[in-house]
Amino acid sequence: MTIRLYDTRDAELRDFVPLVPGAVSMYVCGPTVQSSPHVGHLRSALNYDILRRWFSYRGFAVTFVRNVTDIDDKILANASEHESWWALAYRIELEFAAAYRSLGILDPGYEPRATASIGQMVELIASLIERGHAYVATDASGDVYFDTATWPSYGELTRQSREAMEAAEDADPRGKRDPRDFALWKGQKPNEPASASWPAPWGAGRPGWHIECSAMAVRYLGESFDIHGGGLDLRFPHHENELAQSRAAGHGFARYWVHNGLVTVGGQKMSKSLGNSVFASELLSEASPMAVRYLLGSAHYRSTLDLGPNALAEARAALERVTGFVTRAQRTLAGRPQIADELPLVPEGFAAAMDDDLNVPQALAVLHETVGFGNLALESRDLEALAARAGEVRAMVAVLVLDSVPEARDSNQALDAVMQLVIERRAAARALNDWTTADRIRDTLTAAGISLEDGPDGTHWSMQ
RNA sequence: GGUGGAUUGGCCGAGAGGCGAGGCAGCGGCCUGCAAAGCCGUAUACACCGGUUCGAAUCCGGUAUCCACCUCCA
Repeated sequence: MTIRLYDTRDAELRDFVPLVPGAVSMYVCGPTVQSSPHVGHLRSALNYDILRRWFSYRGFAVTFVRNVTDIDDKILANASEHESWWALAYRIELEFAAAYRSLGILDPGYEPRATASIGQMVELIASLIERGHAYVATDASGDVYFDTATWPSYGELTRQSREAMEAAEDADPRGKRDPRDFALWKGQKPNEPASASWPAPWGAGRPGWHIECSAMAVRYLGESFDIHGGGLDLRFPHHENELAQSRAAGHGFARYWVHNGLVTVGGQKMSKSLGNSVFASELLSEASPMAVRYLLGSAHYRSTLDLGPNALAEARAALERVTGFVTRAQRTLAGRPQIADELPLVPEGFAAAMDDDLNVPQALAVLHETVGFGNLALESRDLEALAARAGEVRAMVAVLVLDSVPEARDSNQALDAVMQLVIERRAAARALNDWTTADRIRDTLTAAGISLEDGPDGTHWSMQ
């Protein structure tokens, strides 16, 4: 068994060979907590959640670190008279945590806030200055910049030559030696709150974005670690700069660079200026968390995922096919000991798809095929085959965490008792060929969001 | 201008030199009091133009359109 991952730096699939056998260390860029989480954030976090869970399933001990960028230009800009930057950052951080948890995304092994590692950032910057790769700004700003001219491999992650890089048109050269140099440290500005300023040998201020991740990754995972993940839009400049400064400081840094594709709406990236962002709260209010997981997993993680008008409904319907089978199978197999406890292994096709650069859509195809075989077994009353297929489905569903829904019904004993009475009443009407009454009962329930299904083994109800 | 990616049937979306992933929707049938669910059947799909090959949606060259990034967006 070998897991293959697409490495952005090499631009090809690579067999995953961990630094330490049997272990995986992952650093994923978490959000800058400046505004509410949108679908893109969810997709990214979900992707690394699935990756991490798959590594675990494959027997690796996973150390998973995802940071929170809680000091940044935009956070300061979004703060107001009534809400300080740190209160804003914390409030948004909690929103992210709630959205992640509602989707069944595991909490990271550790979630460092940038503001708690300022000391490590200062040290890293000091080391870069000492090594001649960084300099204090030539103006009085107190900024410190990375000197890209001193790092020949600058651009290696995104395969760009430094010469070809265009400076932003409106770029303010400030105290830079070269417009391509980027800030490691930002000197305190008179209009910024003192609470957003930390001491440093070259003057008080706050860290630049890129140095935050370099410092936190090394602090928690070591100078060299396995996987660095993040959104595709972070490749440049964020990850390119992280790589340059960390390597320039003498660190091995990340061995595999993984980037997830973006979520688009109507073919366009979500952005504030277009006002087309779909927020996590909106999506989660329209569908179950598992349907959202299904939706966000239904495209390969490196592909762009376009959120069309029917996307959610389709995901819900597709998931329903799976959960419906699980429910029917459990009902049919009730009392049979072998389905009770341990989950079997996932089918080989599923595992092969997951191993192959986390091909979740292909894995979902295997899931659906298995459901199809299971339905066939259900129809032919082949209980052995049914038990086998049901076990496989449950195993796959457990890996992808698409299974936390149907519990509600069983847990609601009071409602179930009432429903049994209603079902009996309707059965009595049906026995008398009183279809008017029978259908009126069913229609009334349907209108209330409860559906009835008549099967060979009686009538069953379900909500939603 | 530079770098990377995309274009698959009504829709979503994998794959990949020869057997038409999977889902959603549709149509026909089975089942059903009727539904629902399920099952069976059902598609001249791979942007365009050339080339390589016994064979190309898949490889090569070109064209078009779209997207992302190019100093602080997952």
